[in-house]
Amino acid sequence: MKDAPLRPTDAPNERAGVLLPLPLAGAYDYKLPRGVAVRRGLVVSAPLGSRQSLGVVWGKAEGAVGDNRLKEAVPLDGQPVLPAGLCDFIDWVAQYTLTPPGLVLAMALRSRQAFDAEVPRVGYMRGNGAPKRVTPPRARVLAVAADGLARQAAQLAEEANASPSVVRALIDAGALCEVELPEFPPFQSPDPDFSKPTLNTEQDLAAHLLRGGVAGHRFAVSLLDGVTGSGKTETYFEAVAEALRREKQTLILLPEIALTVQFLDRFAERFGTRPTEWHSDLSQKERRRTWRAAMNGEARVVVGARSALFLPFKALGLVIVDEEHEQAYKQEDGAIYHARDMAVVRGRIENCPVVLASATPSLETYVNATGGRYAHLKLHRRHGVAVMPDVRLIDMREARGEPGTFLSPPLREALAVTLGAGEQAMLFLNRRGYAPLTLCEACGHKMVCRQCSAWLVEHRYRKRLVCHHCGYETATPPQCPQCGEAGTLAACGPGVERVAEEFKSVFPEARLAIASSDTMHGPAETQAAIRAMSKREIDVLIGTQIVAKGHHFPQLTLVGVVDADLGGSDGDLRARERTFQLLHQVAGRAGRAEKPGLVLMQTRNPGDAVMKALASADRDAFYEQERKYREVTHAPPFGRLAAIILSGRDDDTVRAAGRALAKAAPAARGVKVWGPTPAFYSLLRGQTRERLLVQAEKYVDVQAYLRAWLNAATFAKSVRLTVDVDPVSFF
DNA sequence: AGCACGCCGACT
DNA sequence: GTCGGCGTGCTC
Repeated sequence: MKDAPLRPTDAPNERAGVLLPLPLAGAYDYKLPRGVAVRRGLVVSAPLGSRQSLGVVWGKAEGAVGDNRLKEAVPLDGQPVLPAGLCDFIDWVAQYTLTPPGLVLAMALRSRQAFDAEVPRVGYMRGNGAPKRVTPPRARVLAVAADGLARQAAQLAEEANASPSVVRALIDAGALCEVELPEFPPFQSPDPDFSKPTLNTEQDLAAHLLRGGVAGHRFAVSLLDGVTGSGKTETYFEAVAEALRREKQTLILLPEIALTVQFLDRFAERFGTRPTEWHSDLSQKERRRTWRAAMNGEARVVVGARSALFLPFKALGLVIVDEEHEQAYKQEDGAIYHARDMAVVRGRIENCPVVLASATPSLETYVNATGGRYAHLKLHRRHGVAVMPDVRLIDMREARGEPGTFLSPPLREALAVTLGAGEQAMLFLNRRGYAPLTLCEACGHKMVCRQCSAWLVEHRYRKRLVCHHCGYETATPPQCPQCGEAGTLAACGPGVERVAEEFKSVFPEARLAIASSDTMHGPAETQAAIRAMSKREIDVLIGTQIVAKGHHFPQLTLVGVVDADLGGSDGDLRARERTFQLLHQVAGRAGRAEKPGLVLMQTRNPGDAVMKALASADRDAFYEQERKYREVTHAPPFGRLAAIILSGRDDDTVRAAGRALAKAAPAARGVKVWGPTPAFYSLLRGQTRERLLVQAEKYVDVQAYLRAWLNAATFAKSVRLTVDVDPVSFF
């Protein structure tokens, strides 16, 4: 016997805790309509103040609010429900990063109108009617429409170089008629067997293990550890193929910069169609479509930047984090999280394998892989005949040229030889602009940003001083603003522009391009420079880190690193690791084809472990040394860190808040609190910043400690507090 | 995040 | 005298 369907009056209103996509401490209580049961993930429209907000039923009501104040939250049409895995993931991220759960939910609901009804796209084509008068603009519109194709009104106006009102008038006159434009074509399903690659034995073994992991559908993490050019992508594509065969979805995370057409095309060559993309510059429509396709399973493989982690996958079966060591995975504003670490968490929650790929893994991942927590899949062999380049150090304490020059005699000599042989060279310096510091030789005044405490970087081509932190810029003044002397401002240190100038003075006949984010306006120009280099239209490429990765230049045989020590001495825990990774990557540009490559690194510390490891091509020597160092200092991953940043407009208030917070820090075993100290850039965008650092032993529950502490502490509410668990940057 | 309420400057 | 600037606070 079956119960009669509930009549509305039979059921009581259930009370639910509803999470709103706002930075609130927790869920708000609402009543649900009669007959609607509390179901975690149910998407509702909830009245909030004077408006309606999207919300998600998170659990039972907390009961802190009286019945009389309870409003009713109504499920959206079709009663959409967020996948359980996503809800659990949101909770996990919120608790780990000490971010309000609503803020994390907001990241998952990035496509604000994800649930709005599809607005049909209407277009117009030539109709039967005729306008009373045919003015010249009207004639142009009709001429465009003469081909019988349907276009949107705005597009029609644009193509005919007429105003939208002209189009409007023609529609009213019946000269154009409305038709419904087809929706987006459905997402193509990638074909796992479209074009199978030939793998070498190493790749084949790794692919076999990864496929097995996908087939087993169990959480496990693998490090796919292969030198540049060893075919990591092809190898993990085999795991993607397996997920496709098993009707599971795959998420491939890439650093934003690596999300290129080349990658999508490479995917298409293997699978017959491009994957579904997710990144910051999708249109609203594309966002909504992709978000829904993730939720209904139509999007089989999503390739995206870190925010793709928060998509509502219906049946996630594989997560891949390519270039897992990239710092770009760390989200630094809003909710602060590390996408690589959270990818591992998502995999655990979804109970699916996670693959981390890199040629220079993060130390954390290296330790996990060599310690047996992660499977360690190594690819040693470079494609074809290419061998690793010969890396040599130039000791700048001995080999310096004249003052004010930055290319040492040995580097100049090598450049001359390379260019003489008709081969290409690259000069690398991770510093934009002409000079990082402008100093008055008369009074010692340094040109600094008024909003930040950073030096203003001279950009000589544009005749401007620029703050690389807040974007402030000003014309380079003719005299010192401090002492008023004219002609005393001197450029100190090199930027790429200055190196290019010096290079030109030595090799006036060489063809040269500068590649930095200032000289390249967008990816198109960068591509153009890269193409010019590939086609040998230029002899030397001088660039910042945008030239460091991913490009194959067969004729490039010499790489000069202008300042290998850059960024090595700022007290940052990860500075050595980053320097190593970057320089290793730069070195990998040389000698990618038959011709062997030479890499010359100018350094003042040739005895440093980073330099020695690079010169001896012994990568693991560096990692082992770094592991020991971290181990004895109880630094991550052998200990835990969390940073607290206080910021505000008034520096006295911020400093007072810092002292109050430090005083309120509870004593606990295995926990040390450092600070407050002014943050590295103590002034950023006009805000004073103070930092405290929590250093804890591995066994400490840092989140619990922080929660207890921050709940107890009181300070001025005009001061903003940000917690950065597992900080990677120390600015 | 919105949207209110609330106290100080230039204008119909 | 008001209109309006955005600082602070609240939303079940």
